[in-house]
Amino acid sequence: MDIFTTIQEGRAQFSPSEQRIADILLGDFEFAVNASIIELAERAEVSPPTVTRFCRNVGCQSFSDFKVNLAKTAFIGVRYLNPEAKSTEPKDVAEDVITKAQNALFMMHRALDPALLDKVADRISRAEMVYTFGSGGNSSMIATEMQNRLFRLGSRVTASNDHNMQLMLTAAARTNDVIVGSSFSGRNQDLARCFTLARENGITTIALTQSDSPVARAAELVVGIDLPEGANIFRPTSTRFAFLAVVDVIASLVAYRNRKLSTVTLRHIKQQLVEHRDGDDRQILGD
Amino acid sequence: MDIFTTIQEGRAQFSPSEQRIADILLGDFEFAVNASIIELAERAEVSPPTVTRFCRNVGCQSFSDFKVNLAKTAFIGVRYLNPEAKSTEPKDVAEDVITKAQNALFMMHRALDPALLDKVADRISRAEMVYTFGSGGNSSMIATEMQNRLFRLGSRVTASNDHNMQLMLTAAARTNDVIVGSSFSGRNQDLARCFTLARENGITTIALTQSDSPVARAAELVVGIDLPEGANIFRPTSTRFAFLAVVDVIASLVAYRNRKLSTVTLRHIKQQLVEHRDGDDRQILGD
DNA sequence: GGCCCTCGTGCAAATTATTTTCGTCGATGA
DNA sequence: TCATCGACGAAAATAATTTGCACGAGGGCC
Repeated sequence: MDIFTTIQEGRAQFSPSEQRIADILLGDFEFAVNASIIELAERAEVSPPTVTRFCRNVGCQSFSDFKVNLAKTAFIGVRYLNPEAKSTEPKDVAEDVITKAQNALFMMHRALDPALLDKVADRISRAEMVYTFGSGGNSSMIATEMQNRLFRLGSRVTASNDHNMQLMLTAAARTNDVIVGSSFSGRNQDLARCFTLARENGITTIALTQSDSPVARAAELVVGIDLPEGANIFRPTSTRFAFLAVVDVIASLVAYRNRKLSTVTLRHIKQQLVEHRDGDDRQILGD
Repeated sequence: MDIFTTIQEGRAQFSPSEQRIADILLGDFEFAVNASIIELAERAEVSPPTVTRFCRNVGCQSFSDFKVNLAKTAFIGVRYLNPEAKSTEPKDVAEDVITKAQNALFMMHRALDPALLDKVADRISRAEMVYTFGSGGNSSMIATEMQNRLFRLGSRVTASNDHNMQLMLTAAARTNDVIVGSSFSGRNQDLARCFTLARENGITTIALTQSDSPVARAAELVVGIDLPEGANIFRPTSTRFAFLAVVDVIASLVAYRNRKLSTVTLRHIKQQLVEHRDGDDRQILGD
């Protein structure tokens, strides 16, 4: 667990003095990592010993250990405190996009449930056929990526972005098949319908979506991805990075489960690419 | 510039003692952020003042300032020193995927040229028609995403993953059109051919690819994305995250340049989605 | 060749920061 | 009302960091 989360979640059980310290840490992070214990104590209107005790309370050995921990986490985790980029200059826009993407990955990681992923990977690795569904641009990308990751591991898989097609595919699916559906909003009613139908037929359904949404409620296994979106309508959603990373994690776990099949399949693909391209076998699988 | 890079690149001009310090920092980062100045000095076989002077040299105010800076950077930038995940457990795999993705974003950001992006965005924003090309799975995603980002800003744009089609589209393109092509390996000869043809016809060509590759050489404007790939064949390439972020940056810059058109177009899209979906206008544009 | 300057370095002292100790205060409950 | 407990700060003790100074090696100039 990172220290930032520890402070956020533990805030309620701190003493009044410690809460004042916590508020400064959460509110003015830049100050906190650069301040000495005395400066921090003064600003929180407490004594230095109280700060030391606070550091011990949140699991650090000393104040400097605490500061290092804070700085480590913060590079990523804190940026959502500075909501928008400073300008529309390329430099600032780039920084904003990258920071938000890193932050989305960070937050997603924090909320991820490894046991669930294990289960998801298990079902996919044992599926006779995998269907990946997603529409609307963002989820289309995720569905396609899921196919792109899985076919090279030897899975039988097809992606679809088309609601009608998804419904037909679902109706045609059989017991040992698996449907993986993505919905950023969780409001894709057509996808929810597919999930409902599939479950009636005893087919495994896996959703990558917002927790506690219609799509989530319709699926059997739900990988919840709940991230705050920035207010800037001109910026693409950084949540895509989190979804993409989840796809990667799941695909990696499937690869390890079907290690032999994956290895053989990957080798076959690589062989064809090297022969057809330029013989450089260090290049990636698939341009 | 981050401190890690400063040390890496400045290493040659350090004095012998300072080089010893630098080597410890680069080699055993965990030790470095947790050590006191005395411990670090002992290990480098120098005196504490030398360490302080070193910190000043690399642009920090004091040793503690230096440690904070190091810790900030390191959470991201150092992971490529620990090449692979510890195990195939979901927890470790997830951490590995996320860290590598964050790292890819970090490294890409470091190498990004804002002036070039400005130029790229300018050309795209003024294009009468934009063609986005990419094949082979990864670049297909990038080409599709580029379309997906641009159309909602009012750009006229089409994506193609099909080599034959790309060639035909290129041949049919006119002077004020722009072709954006993605190639992770830089070895996509068909894409290079399109670029060459387009340049002969005076059409702007923009490549997202490895610097100094056949594709890069064929294009007019090259956004170079050069990242080391991990050795683990079971893991999807983390470079995708970097490419995707570049798409986002470019799209954002285009949005700001065509602010009026973007706003109107986005509003029209949102209106349709809200009416057709569930009236919740806080959800993202496109699921 | 010798002289002087510069740079890198360590030592020791001075300064500064952090931690520990100990005692007070106020709340709680018998 | 008084004992007890936890939170807290003052001051002392300790530890870490920085500064000032001096020494020695290497290089250029006379």
